[in-house]
Amino acid sequence: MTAHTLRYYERVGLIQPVGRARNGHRRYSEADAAWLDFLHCMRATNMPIREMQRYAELREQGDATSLERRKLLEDHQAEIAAQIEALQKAHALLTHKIANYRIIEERIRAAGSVPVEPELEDELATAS
Amino acid sequence: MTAHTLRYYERVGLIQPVGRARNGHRRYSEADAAWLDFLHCMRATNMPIREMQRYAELREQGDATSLERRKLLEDHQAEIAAQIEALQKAHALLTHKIANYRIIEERIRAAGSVPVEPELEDELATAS
DNA sequence: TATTGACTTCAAGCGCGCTCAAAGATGTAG
DNA sequence: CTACATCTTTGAGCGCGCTTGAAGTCAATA
Repeated sequence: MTAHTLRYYERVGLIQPVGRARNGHRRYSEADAAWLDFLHCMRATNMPIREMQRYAELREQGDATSLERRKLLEDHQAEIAAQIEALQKAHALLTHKIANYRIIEERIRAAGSVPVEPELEDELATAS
Repeated sequence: MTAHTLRYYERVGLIQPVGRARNGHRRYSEADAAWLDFLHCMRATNMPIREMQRYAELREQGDATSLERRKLLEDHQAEIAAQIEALQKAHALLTHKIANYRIIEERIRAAGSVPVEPELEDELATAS
Protein backbone atom coordinates (compact mmCIF):
# COMPACT_ATOMS: atom_id res chain seq x y z
CA MET A 1 0.00 0.00 0.00
CA THR A 2 1.58 3.25 -1.11
CA ALA A 3 1.39 6.55 0.76
CA HIS A 4 -0.75 7.85 -2.10
CA THR A 5 -3.21 5.05 -1.57
CA LEU A 6 -3.41 5.83 2.15
CA ARG A 7 -4.19 9.48 1.35
CA TYR A 8 -6.79 8.35 -1.12
CA TYR A 9 -8.43 6.05 1.40
CA GLU A 10 -8.55 8.88 3.90
CA ARG A 11 -10.02 11.24 1.32
CA VAL A 12 -12.85 8.90 0.41
CA GLY A 13 -13.65 8.15 4.04
CA LEU A 14 -12.29 4.64 4.36
CA ILE A 15 -10.21 5.76 7.30
CA GLN A 16 -10.96 8.52 9.76
CA PRO A 17 -8.55 11.47 9.84
CA VAL A 18 -5.54 9.95 11.53
CA GLY A 19 -3.39 11.38 14.32
CA ARG A 20 -0.56 13.77 13.53
CA ALA A 21 2.92 14.40 14.86
CA ARG A 22 3.77 17.96 15.95
CA ASN A 23 5.04 18.72 12.45
CA GLY A 24 1.75 17.68 10.91
CA HIS A 25 2.92 14.32 9.61
CA ARG A 26 0.48 11.43 9.98
CA ARG A 27 1.02 8.88 12.69
CA TYR A 28 -0.79 5.58 12.21
CA SER A 29 -1.69 3.76 15.42
CA GLU A 30 -1.79 -0.01 15.81
CA ALA A 31 -5.56 0.17 15.47
CA ASP A 32 -5.22 2.18 12.27
CA ALA A 33 -2.80 -0.40 10.91
CA ALA A 34 -5.11 -3.27 11.78
CA TRP A 35 -8.03 -1.55 10.08
CA LEU A 36 -5.88 -0.89 7.02
CA ASP A 37 -4.87 -4.53 6.97
CA PHE A 38 -8.50 -5.46 6.94
CA LEU A 39 -9.26 -3.01 4.13
CA HIS A 40 -6.31 -4.37 2.20
CA CYS A 41 -7.58 -7.88 2.60
CA MET A 42 -11.03 -6.91 1.37
CA ARG A 43 -9.65 -5.01 -1.63
CA ALA A 44 -7.36 -7.90 -2.47
CA THR A 45 -10.47 -10.03 -2.76
CA ASN A 46 -12.23 -7.52 -5.02
CA MET A 47 -14.58 -5.84 -2.64
CA PRO A 48 -15.53 -2.55 -4.34
CA ILE A 49 -14.49 0.68 -2.64
CA ARG A 50 -18.16 1.66 -2.35
CA GLU A 51 -18.86 -1.40 -0.26
CA MET A 52 -15.86 -0.78 1.95
CA GLN A 53 -17.10 2.79 2.39
CA ARG A 54 -20.47 1.47 3.46
CA TYR A 55 -18.84 -0.87 5.95
CA ALA A 56 -16.61 1.88 7.34
CA GLU A 57 -19.63 4.12 7.74
CA LEU A 58 -21.53 1.47 9.68
CA ARG A 59 -18.53 0.72 11.82
CA GLU A 60 -18.37 4.33 12.90
CA GLN A 61 -21.95 4.09 14.08
CA GLY A 62 -21.15 1.38 16.61
CA ASP A 63 -22.64 -1.91 17.65
CA ALA A 64 -26.17 -1.07 16.58
CA THR A 65 -25.12 -1.68 12.99
CA SER A 66 -23.80 -5.15 13.74
CA LEU A 67 -26.47 -6.94 11.78
CA GLU A 68 -26.03 -4.92 8.62
CA ARG A 69 -22.26 -5.19 8.81
CA ARG A 70 -22.53 -8.94 9.23
CA LYS A 71 -24.77 -9.20 6.18
CA LEU A 72 -22.32 -7.14 4.19
CA LEU A 73 -19.50 -9.45 5.13
CA GLU A 74 -21.59 -12.54 4.48
CA ASP A 75 -22.35 -11.25 0.99
CA HIS A 76 -18.71 -10.67 0.34
CA GLN A 77 -17.84 -14.09 1.65
CA ALA A 78 -20.28 -15.58 -0.83
CA GLU A 79 -18.60 -13.56 -3.58
CA ILE A 80 -15.28 -14.94 -2.48
CA ALA A 81 -16.57 -18.50 -2.57
CA ALA A 82 -17.80 -17.94 -6.13
CA GLN A 83 -14.46 -16.49 -7.14
CA ILE A 84 -12.62 -19.44 -5.67
CA GLU A 85 -14.78 -21.79 -7.67
CA ALA A 86 -14.14 -19.96 -10.94
CA LEU A 87 -10.43 -19.89 -10.22
CA GLN A 88 -10.29 -23.57 -9.43
CA LYS A 89 -12.10 -24.39 -12.64
CA ALA A 90 -9.66 -22.28 -14.63
CA HIS A 91 -6.75 -23.85 -12.78
CA ALA A 92 -7.90 -27.31 -13.80
CA LEU A 93 -8.46 -26.22 -17.38
CA LEU A 94 -4.95 -24.82 -17.53
CA THR A 95 -3.47 -28.01 -16.13
CA HIS A 96 -5.13 -29.80 -19.01
CA LYS A 97 -3.98 -27.34 -21.65
CA ILE A 98 -0.43 -27.18 -20.32
CA ALA A 99 -0.19 -30.97 -20.47
CA ASN A 100 -1.40 -30.73 -24.04
CA TYR A 101 1.34 -28.28 -24.91
CA ARG A 102 3.92 -30.63 -23.47
CA ILE A 103 2.68 -33.34 -25.82
CA ILE A 104 2.92 -30.99 -28.78
CA GLU A 105 6.44 -30.01 -27.78
CA GLU A 106 7.43 -33.65 -27.43
CA ARG A 107 6.07 -34.33 -30.88
CA ILE A 108 8.07 -31.46 -32.33
CA ARG A 109 11.22 -32.68 -30.60
CA ALA A 110 10.63 -36.20 -31.94
CA ALA A 111 10.18 -34.94 -35.50
CA GLY A 112 13.34 -32.83 -35.24
CA SER A 113 11.47 -29.87 -36.64
CA VAL A 114 8.04 -28.30 -36.52
CA PRO A 115 5.55 -30.54 -38.33
CA VAL A 116 3.18 -28.71 -40.64
CA GLU A 117 0.11 -30.91 -40.37
CA PRO A 118 -0.69 -32.02 -36.88
CA GLU A 119 -2.19 -28.99 -35.22
CA LEU A 120 -3.68 -30.53 -32.13
CA GLU A 121 -6.98 -28.72 -31.99
CA ASP A 122 -7.40 -28.18 -28.35
CA GLU A 123 -10.10 -25.58 -27.81
CA LEU A 124 -13.06 -27.82 -28.44
CA ALA A 125 -11.65 -30.45 -26.14
CA THR A 126 -10.58 -28.26 -23.25
CA ALA A 127 -13.12 -25.49 -23.16
CA SER A 128 -15.62 -27.87 -21.70
CA MET B 1 -20.70 -11.80 -22.87
CA THR B 2 -22.53 -9.02 -24.68
CA ALA B 3 -22.49 -8.41 -28.42
CA HIS B 4 -20.57 -5.22 -27.72
CA THR B 5 -17.89 -7.17 -25.92
CA LEU B 6 -17.59 -9.55 -28.85
CA ARG B 7 -17.08 -6.59 -31.21
CA TYR B 8 -14.50 -5.20 -28.85
CA TYR B 9 -12.61 -8.48 -28.68
CA GLU B 10 -12.59 -8.63 -32.45
CA ARG B 11 -11.35 -5.04 -32.70
CA VAL B 12 -8.42 -5.62 -30.38
CA GLY B 13 -7.46 -8.84 -32.12
CA LEU B 14 -8.55 -11.38 -29.55
CA ILE B 15 -10.59 -13.09 -32.22
CA GLN B 16 -9.95 -13.21 -35.94
CA PRO B 17 -12.52 -11.58 -38.21
CA VAL B 18 -15.35 -14.07 -38.00
CA GLY B 19 -17.49 -15.48 -40.82
CA ARG B 20 -20.50 -13.56 -42.10
CA ALA B 21 -23.95 -14.46 -43.34
CA ARG B 22 -24.99 -13.11 -46.76
CA ASN B 23 -26.47 -10.03 -45.09
CA GLY B 24 -23.16 -9.23 -43.43
CA HIS B 25 -24.15 -10.43 -39.95
CA ARG B 26 -21.53 -12.33 -38.03
CA ARG B 27 -21.78 -16.12 -37.74
CA TYR B 28 -19.79 -17.69 -34.92
CA SER B 29 -18.65 -21.25 -35.55
CA GLU B 30 -18.28 -23.91 -32.87
CA ALA B 31 -14.55 -23.27 -32.90
CA ASP B 32 -15.15 -19.54 -32.42
CA ALA B 33 -17.46 -20.29 -29.51
CA ALA B 34 -14.92 -22.60 -27.89
CA TRP B 35 -12.19 -20.00 -28.24
CA LEU B 36 -14.49 -17.37 -26.77
CA ASP B 37 -15.27 -19.68 -23.87
CA PHE B 38 -11.59 -19.97 -23.22
CA LEU B 39 -11.10 -16.21 -23.38
CA HIS B 40 -14.02 -15.76 -21.05
CA CYS B 41 -12.51 -18.19 -18.58
CA MET B 42 -9.18 -16.37 -18.65
CA ARG B 43 -10.79 -12.95 -18.22
CA ALA B 44 -12.92 -14.28 -15.38
CA THR B 45 -9.68 -15.16 -13.62
CA ASN B 46 -8.17 -11.72 -14.20
CA MET B 47 -5.86 -12.34 -17.08
CA PRO B 48 -5.18 -8.91 -18.57
CA ILE B 49 -6.37 -8.27 -22.12
CA ARG B 50 -2.77 -7.63 -23.19
CA GLU B 51 -1.80 -11.12 -22.15
CA MET B 52 -4.74 -12.65 -23.93
CA GLN B 53 -3.72 -10.68 -27.00
CA ARG B 54 -0.24 -12.09 -26.76
CA TYR B 55 -1.61 -15.60 -26.45
CA ALA B 56 -3.97 -15.12 -29.40
CA GLU B 57 -1.09 -13.81 -31.48
CA LEU B 58 1.06 -16.85 -30.70
CA ARG B 59 -1.81 -19.19 -31.38
CA GLU B 60 -2.16 -17.77 -34.88
CA GLN B 61 1.46 -18.60 -35.51
CA GLY B 62 0.92 -22.30 -34.98
CA ASP B 63 2.66 -25.09 -33.12
CA ALA B 64 6.10 -23.49 -33.20
CA THR B 65 4.95 -21.14 -30.43
CA SER B 66 3.88 -23.99 -28.17
CA LEU B 67 6.61 -23.39 -25.63
CA GLU B 68 5.91 -19.73 -25.19
CA ARG B 69 2.20 -20.29 -25.00
CA ARG B 70 2.71 -22.94 -22.37
CA LYS B 71 4.86 -20.58 -20.31
CA LEU B 72 2.22 -17.92 -20.58
CA LEU B 73 -0.42 -20.30 -19.30
CA GLU B 74 1.85 -21.57 -16.54
CA ASP B 75 2.39 -18.00 -15.37
CA HIS B 76 -1.31 -17.39 -15.33
CA GLN B 77 -1.90 -20.61 -13.47
CA ALA B 78 0.55 -19.45 -10.82
CA GLU B 79 -1.35 -16.18 -10.60
CA ILE B 80 -4.54 -18.13 -10.12
CA ALA B 81 -3.00 -20.19 -7.35
CA ALA B 82 -1.94 -17.01 -5.57
CA GLN B 83 -5.39 -15.53 -5.96
CA ILE B 84 -6.99 -18.65 -4.55
CA GLU B 85 -4.74 -18.44 -1.54
CA ALA B 86 -5.62 -14.80 -0.87
CA LEU B 87 -9.28 -15.57 -1.26
CA GLN B 88 -9.14 -18.51 1.12
CA LYS B 89 -7.37 -16.40 3.70
CA ALA B 90 -10.03 -13.70 3.41
CA HIS B 91 -12.75 -16.30 3.56
CA ALA B 92 -11.40 -17.62 6.84
CA LEU B 93 -11.03 -14.11 8.23
CA LEU B 94 -14.63 -13.36 7.37
CA THR B 95 -15.84 -16.54 9.02
CA HIS B 96 -14.14 -15.31 12.16
CA LYS B 97 -15.54 -11.80 11.95
CA ILE B 98 -19.05 -12.97 11.12
CA ALA B 99 -19.02 -15.23 14.16
CA ASN B 100 -17.93 -12.23 16.17
CA TYR B 101 -20.87 -10.20 14.92
CA ARG B 102 -23.24 -12.97 15.95
CA ILE B 103 -21.87 -12.75 19.46
CA ILE B 104 -22.36 -9.01 19.51
CA GLU B 105 -25.91 -9.41 18.26
CA GLU B 106 -26.61 -12.01 20.91
CA ARG B 107 -25.32 -9.66 23.57
CA ILE B 108 -27.55 -6.88 22.32
CA ARG B 109 -30.55 -9.19 22.31
CA ALA B 110 -29.75 -10.32 25.86
CA ALA B 111 -29.49 -6.73 27.10
CA GLY B 112 -32.80 -5.84 25.44
CA SER B 113 -31.18 -2.76 23.91
CA VAL B 114 -27.87 -1.64 22.50
CA PRO B 115 -25.26 -1.48 25.27
CA VAL B 116 -23.10 1.61 25.20
CA GLU B 117 -19.87 0.23 26.62
CA PRO B 118 -18.90 -3.12 25.25
CA GLU B 119 -17.57 -2.37 21.80
CA LEU B 120 -15.90 -5.65 20.99
CA GLU B 121 -12.72 -4.44 19.39
CA ASP B 122 -12.23 -6.91 16.66
CA GLU B 123 -9.71 -5.54 14.19
CA LEU B 124 -6.61 -6.26 16.21
CA ALA B 125 -7.77 -9.79 16.86
CA THR B 126 -8.90 -10.73 13.37
CA ALA B 127 -6.55 -8.90 11.08
CA SER B 128 -3.82 -11.35 11.91
C1' DT C 1 -46.05 1.00 -47.44
C1' DA C 2 -44.54 1.88 -42.90
C1' DT C 3 -42.49 0.32 -38.93
C1' DT C 4 -40.34 -2.46 -35.99
C1' DG C 5 -35.97 -4.81 -34.72
C1' DA C 6 -31.46 -6.68 -35.15
C1' DC C 7 -27.59 -6.05 -36.99
C1' DT C 8 -23.53 -2.98 -39.05
C1' DT C 9 -19.68 0.83 -38.49
C1' DC C 10 -16.76 4.14 -35.96
C1' DA C 11 -15.69 7.06 -32.33
C1' DA C 12 -16.36 8.85 -28.01
C1' DG C 13 -17.40 8.24 -23.09
C1' DC C 14 -17.30 6.19 -18.54
C1' DG C 15 -16.53 3.97 -13.85
C1' DC C 16 -13.10 2.22 -11.08
C1' DG C 17 -9.07 2.64 -8.37
C1' DC C 18 -5.57 4.55 -7.99
C1' DT C 19 -1.38 7.64 -9.42
C1' DC C 20 1.03 11.57 -10.27
C1' DA C 21 2.24 16.57 -10.53
C1' DA C 22 3.05 20.99 -8.40
C1' DA C 23 4.03 23.88 -4.82
C1' DG C 24 5.17 24.41 -0.16
C1' DA C 25 6.60 23.28 4.86
C1' DT C 26 9.67 20.90 7.87
C1' DG C 27 13.62 17.93 9.55
C1' DT C 28 18.33 15.88 9.19
C1' DA C 29 23.24 15.70 7.41
C1' DG C 30 27.33 17.77 5.90
C1' DC D 1 23.94 27.85 5.89
C1' DT D 2 22.89 24.77 2.31
C1' DA D 3 21.18 20.65 0.41
C1' DC D 4 18.24 17.03 0.28
C1' DA D 5 14.67 14.05 1.62
C1' DT D 6 10.14 13.56 3.27
C1' DC D 7 6.16 14.89 4.34
C1' DT D 8 1.91 18.24 3.40
C1' DT D 9 -2.07 19.99 0.19
C1' DT D 10 -5.14 20.12 -3.99
C1' DG D 11 -6.45 18.78 -8.32
C1' DA D 12 -5.76 16.68 -12.46
C1' DG D 13 -4.52 12.48 -15.17
C1' DC D 14 -4.38 7.67 -16.45
C1' DG D 15 -4.85 2.63 -17.68
C1' DC D 16 -8.09 -0.85 -18.01
C1' DG D 17 -12.08 -2.95 -19.90
C1' DC D 18 -15.72 -2.29 -21.52
C1' DT D 19 -20.10 0.59 -22.84
C1' DT D 20 -22.73 3.74 -25.19
C1' DG D 21 -24.13 6.79 -28.87
C1' DA D 22 -25.05 8.07 -33.63
C1' DA D 23 -26.02 6.95 -38.06
C1' DG D 24 -26.92 3.61 -41.43
C1' DT D 25 -28.36 -1.14 -43.70
C1' DC D 26 -31.30 -4.90 -44.19
C1' DA D 27 -35.45 -8.55 -43.27
C1' DA D 28 -39.59 -9.52 -41.64
C1' DT D 29 -44.19 -8.06 -40.07
C1' DA D 30 -48.76 -5.16 -39.49
